[in-house]
Amino acid sequence: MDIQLKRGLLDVCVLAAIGDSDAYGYQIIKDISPHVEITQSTLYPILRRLEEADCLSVRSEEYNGRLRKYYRVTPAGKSRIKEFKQDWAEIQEIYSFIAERTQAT
Amino acid sequence: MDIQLKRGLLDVCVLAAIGDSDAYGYQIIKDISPHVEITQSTLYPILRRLEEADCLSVRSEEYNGRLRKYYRVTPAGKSRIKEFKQDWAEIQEIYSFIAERTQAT
DNA sequence: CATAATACTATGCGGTGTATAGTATTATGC
DNA sequence: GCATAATACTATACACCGCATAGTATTATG
Repeated sequence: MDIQLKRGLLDVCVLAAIGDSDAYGYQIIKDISPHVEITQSTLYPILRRLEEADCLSVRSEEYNGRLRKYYRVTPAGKSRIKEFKQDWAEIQEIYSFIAERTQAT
Repeated sequence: MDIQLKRGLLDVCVLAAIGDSDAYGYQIIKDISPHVEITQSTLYPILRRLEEADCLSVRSEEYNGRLRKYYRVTPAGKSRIKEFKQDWAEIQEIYSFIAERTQAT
């Protein structure tokens, strides 16, 4: 699939995947993977970006000697999702524009 | 609107806007603008990219002393549109994933 | 006669997906 | 018992693309 199409979707995907739970990176990858292709090198930067934007709050905890970072969606994160849904209406219109003009194709 | 969401859509928008006609840059901007925000600094690089990818064929012609480049969608361009439509089905699924997990939001 | 519209070109920035590589622990299979 | 896989993170570096900015040059308009 064209990479560019996924841009802007992934951030919200991660927020949606975390939902109301307390999730950590590796778990999120496993959760999302069946639905959307995502690797560590994609996810971890996203998590850091979302944290910097205050869309996620983070709590570090040790689990079996390994450090785990648990993420939780903040109110700002929920607003982000809401905005995304509004944007999506516009995206749909753009798609309609394309679909209408390429019926024969 | 989030810029990232538009990525990957614009290329196909341009192909769709040209359709079966013989269009030039400035005209395309005027055609698309009511539906999708697009400026010269966005469109012209897109046209060059699509040309390099053989999705567009180009013919230069003088019009009132000004040089005009007329673009036409090639078979490869039409394939590109077809692929996009297939990709869109996947994108819709990703959106569903998000929508389902954020009903309360 | 100035301003707007037309129609291109070129440069550079910033955001982001991802490849690659590194570190370190625990669980599993032969 | 030891290699391999799974777990769980970090850091660096590249390529793509939307867009801002700026420049050039002609034609149409008030």
